[in-house]
Amino acid sequence: MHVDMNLLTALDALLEERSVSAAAARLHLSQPAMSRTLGRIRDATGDPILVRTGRTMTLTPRALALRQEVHALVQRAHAVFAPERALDLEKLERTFTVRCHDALTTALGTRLLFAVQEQAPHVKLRLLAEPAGDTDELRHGRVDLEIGATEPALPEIRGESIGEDRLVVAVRQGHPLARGRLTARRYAEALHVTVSRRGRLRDRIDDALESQGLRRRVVAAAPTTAAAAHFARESDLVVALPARVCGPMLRALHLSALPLPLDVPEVRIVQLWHQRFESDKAHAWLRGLTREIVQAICRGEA
DNA sequence: CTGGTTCTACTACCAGACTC
DNA sequence: GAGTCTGGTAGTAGAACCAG
Repeated sequence: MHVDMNLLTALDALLEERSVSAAAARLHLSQPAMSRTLGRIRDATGDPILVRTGRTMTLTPRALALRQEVHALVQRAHAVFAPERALDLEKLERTFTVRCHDALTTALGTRLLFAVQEQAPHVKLRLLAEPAGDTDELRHGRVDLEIGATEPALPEIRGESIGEDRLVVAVRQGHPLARGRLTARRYAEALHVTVSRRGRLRDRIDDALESQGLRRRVVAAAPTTAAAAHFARESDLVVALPARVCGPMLRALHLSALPLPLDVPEVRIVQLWHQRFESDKAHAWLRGLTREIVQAICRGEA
């Protein structure tokens, strides 16, 4: 039996995109050409693979079962045709799009830029802010690396925990909370700002307070840690921020960092990338740099 | 509810490349 | 040169969305 490897590549794109049009765009084909290829895949497998459900397409059980295996086969085939070459950072010309939580952009941005410039002078970084809603930009290749607190949500997204940070209470200098021991009750009585790009007025601190029978008054949600920190500097508002990551910003704004009088788990810092970059040496080099820098920040070496 | 618009997939038909 | 395969354009159909 003749096996067309191009069908395997097309099947991989179709299974991942769950859309004939998107798979066509990925493989630089026209949509009808991909539709015909899907037809050939259907003939070859004897399964519809993608079935129409309204405006979108849904994978059949057979397609779901094949997904991982097909992807692994395509990756291995690409590895065969892409001969092993050493990564030459001196000559590497590439632009990486990195999406970061705003506090992380501030904390690691300068060190990352210097490290990249020193090791790979022709590499450029495009640093993006986190969007308000969930997007598939890693999947669609519009973002190469994402660093934040979000765990991978899709099977094709790889994730790596690169650090942990504890929350502290940021207040202006001379704030009443800074005098005497900060108890959970005194903390709860203050006026609070949360940091949420989605505008959430509630976070895990509220859960921790409620477990002690306490409630706090959140007056606003700030879109970024920088905005929240400015609110705290210019008022009696208090905001909980990751200590190490926000350390330089807190110092620059002359904010005091008080220990959070609650039992709240540390904030995990995670980097995410699409599995197609798994064996990309340049991407792995960038991941290594961000990992080193974030780990140094979390050890307090910043 | 209805008709127009938009999105998505499919089919028909044609052209170019390749094989025998 | 005929046959086959693949991909292109043009057009069609089904479903969802939206304004009135």
